[in-house]
Amino acid sequence: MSEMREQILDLAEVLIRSKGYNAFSYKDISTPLEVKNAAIHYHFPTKADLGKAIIDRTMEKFAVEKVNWSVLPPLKQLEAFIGIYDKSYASKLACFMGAMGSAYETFPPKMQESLTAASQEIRVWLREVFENGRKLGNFNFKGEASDKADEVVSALLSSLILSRVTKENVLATVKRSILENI
Amino acid sequence: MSEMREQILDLAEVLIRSKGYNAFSYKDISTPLEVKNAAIHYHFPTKADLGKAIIDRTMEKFAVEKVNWSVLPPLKQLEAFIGIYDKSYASKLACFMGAMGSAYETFPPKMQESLTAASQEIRVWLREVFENGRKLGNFNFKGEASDKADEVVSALLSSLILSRVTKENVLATVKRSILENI
DNA sequence: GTCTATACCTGGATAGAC
DNA sequence: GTCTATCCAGGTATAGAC
Repeated sequence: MSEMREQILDLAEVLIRSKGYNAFSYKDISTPLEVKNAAIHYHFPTKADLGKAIIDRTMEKFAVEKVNWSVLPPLKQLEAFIGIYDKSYASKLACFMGAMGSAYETFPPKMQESLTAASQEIRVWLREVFENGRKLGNFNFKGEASDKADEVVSALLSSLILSRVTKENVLATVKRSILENI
Repeated sequence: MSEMREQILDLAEVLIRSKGYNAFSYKDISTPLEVKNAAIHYHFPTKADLGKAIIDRTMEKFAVEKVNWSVLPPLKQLEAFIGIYDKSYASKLACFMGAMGSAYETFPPKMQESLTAASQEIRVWLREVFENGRKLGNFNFKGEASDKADEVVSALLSSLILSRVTKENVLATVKRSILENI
């Protein structure tokens, strides 16, 4: 990975998670990096290449974190996962899946496939956290672990969007409700 | 309200809730209505005028529904609210707030103000439903009613986005988890 | 209220020089 | 690997005729 390539990805990720995939342009990346539009196209020929690279990089990072977290008890794993949203909130960004998912219908097939695979990976991991938490007697929620996992990841995802719209800290209220009712 | 104006709003709403605000154009509206681009500009001079009209119309409809639902017990009110998401799922659309909220940062001030006001109206209403539900002994969730209300509305909002991305019925799993843990 | 025509701009993308 | 130059498509918006 070249330095430039990483810088482009860093900037693109911020742009996607603030304005959305369909509201940023190559110029938004090239100007701050003080290069020309064409230089970005050298690294990522099409916008879809750039979008897919963002998805793939995010999942590579998540794979590493999963391993790091695997030694923790379920509640700590959940808290570590929630930490992703804390960081997003602090930097005033939407989460990766919220920003990407809401533009899903406008993506070319390759990006859609990558994002669908990513969403399933996250879902499966979180479902296992909830299954283990219940098995170990740490969690007392009712119903299926997979249902509860879907509810929690959904609530966290939107809480960042709603925090921006309402201008209040909806992430904080959602977190409280999740942890009170686990 | 002229017939044409309503047809434009109907189409624009579908477009926003499928592709997103920044991924549709006046042409996407004028072509199916078999008029020219300029005819849409007559009714809504700028795209922001159109966007704001969509927000305002949605809130007018919600105000009517609130009144209709006001005679129902809290659980039925919650179920009626969830019915909005059932309808969205059936028509393969994101919900209004999910589609609009994820593009919030790209909106001009007037649209942002309208959307912020809309989000607070929905939040306040749902908080009251949860407060009443607990007061009447119908709901047994832990923690603050306002926290639980935020969690539920957040979970519902994203469940539609995640349903598209995962290609599974995440709305169904989220609904089960909400109603099991109420 | 809708049309034609058009103006202006931005965005994505490529060719070929350095 | 980045540049200049350029192309084309599309999107927003307006003027003026009907």
